[in-house]
Amino acid sequence: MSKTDGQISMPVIRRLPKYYRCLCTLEQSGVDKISSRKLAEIMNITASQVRQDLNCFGGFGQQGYGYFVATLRQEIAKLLGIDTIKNTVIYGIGNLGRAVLYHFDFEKFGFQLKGLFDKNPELVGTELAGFIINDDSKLDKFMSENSIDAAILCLPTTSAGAVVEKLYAAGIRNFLNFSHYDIRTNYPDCAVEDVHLSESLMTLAYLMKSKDRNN
Amino acid sequence: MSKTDGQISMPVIRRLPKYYRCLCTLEQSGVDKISSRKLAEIMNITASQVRQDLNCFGGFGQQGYGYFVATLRQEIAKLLGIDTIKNTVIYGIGNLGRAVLYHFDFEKFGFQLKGLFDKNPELVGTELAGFIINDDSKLDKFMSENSIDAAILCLPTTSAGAVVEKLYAAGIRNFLNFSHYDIRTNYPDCAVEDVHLSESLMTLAYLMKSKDRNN
DNA sequence: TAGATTGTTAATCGATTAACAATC
DNA sequence: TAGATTGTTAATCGATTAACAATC
Repeated sequence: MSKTDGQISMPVIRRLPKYYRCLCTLEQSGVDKISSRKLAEIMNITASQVRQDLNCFGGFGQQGYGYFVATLRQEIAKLLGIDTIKNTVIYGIGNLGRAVLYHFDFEKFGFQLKGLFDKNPELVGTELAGFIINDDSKLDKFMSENSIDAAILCLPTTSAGAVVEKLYAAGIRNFLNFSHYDIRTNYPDCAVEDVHLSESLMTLAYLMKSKDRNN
Repeated sequence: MSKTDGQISMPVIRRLPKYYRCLCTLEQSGVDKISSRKLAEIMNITASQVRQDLNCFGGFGQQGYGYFVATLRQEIAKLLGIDTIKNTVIYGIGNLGRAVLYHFDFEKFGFQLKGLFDKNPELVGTELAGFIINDDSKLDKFMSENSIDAAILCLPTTSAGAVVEKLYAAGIRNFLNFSHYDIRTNYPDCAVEDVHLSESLMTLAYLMKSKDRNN
């Protein structure tokens, strides 16, 4: 389906979720076709960029007409891979892990939560959101029995290294990483998406400062 | 102090927190000087980029020697504005708000938490982490009395619009935004840092898929 | 002084935007 | 057919990298 299976650039990849979200909203509002011009306007980007981005993957539009919202939304879902099921565990059930557990729309993006892990003995064995919290002793057995695809790491940086080592040994190669532990450098064959909340705080601090200076 | 007060590009701004974090680690390990070459190696970027980035703001290095770790760390802290106090509230005390409350190192980056807000009557009046949860009726008075600088929005997108309107009216111009409500478009004079966790999930899905395809 | 490494200018690379022929 | 809008190529813009003179 895709024009080039050649590498898609990160800027393009990072815009795909934005297209997806926008198209979901449009579809829900009952819009059934849209031009690159209008889509671009909504998303605050250029129409050229919309067409350029979409054509990395194939011609989804109708010349002289535009794009079918529902079709395009589905195509992008396929491109993103959010239409297939990815069995997932959360490792680290502190406040962050709990927020992730309750706040994330896992299923909406194909992530199926299969289990919770923590090494705090006070948590292990207790139930949360229908899951019994496991400890490391269950790791290997659990991962293979449930064919786990991805782990969400809600850990402090200090303990992340040891945990990743175990998860990697148990076959996990895909991580959503909230810690500052650098998975990619140590395990180059993993898919890693980092979420660095502290960097967001620092960036906000910078933006506040520079805005104030300009006024 | 800065060479040009001209606009610093977003890529550079987003690297500043990474430099800061790296320098903190180095300082804690007792390293007192570092060359652009070594710093670049640790951060997986080029030495050229390190020097180019730092020189957006001024000459922090010693020719023929390198950079003093402690000094550079402090300079970047100043650039980021994390060395000054920013009075902050959290609006939305669900799971996400709680995770933010307990998980974030606010003080480390100069954000001083001053209060919690929510409109759920069951939460309002209860105490959390030493703060009584307020409702909107206290908003105006609270914001001016405590000279609040920034709000962290831990809300669903549907309720974010109305809340931002109230916060804006109460004088708030700086937001860390976990919702998909587009603050910037509606209030262009605000400093906004968006954290879109659902986009991280989708990006991970894409990376998993494209990795698998290449193997 | 010689060696090292910065600050800075120039060259390259990649991403965004503009333009337009193809076509519905 | 005429009008609209895509797909795609070419032009522009900006960011990264390389090179080197300045200097500690």
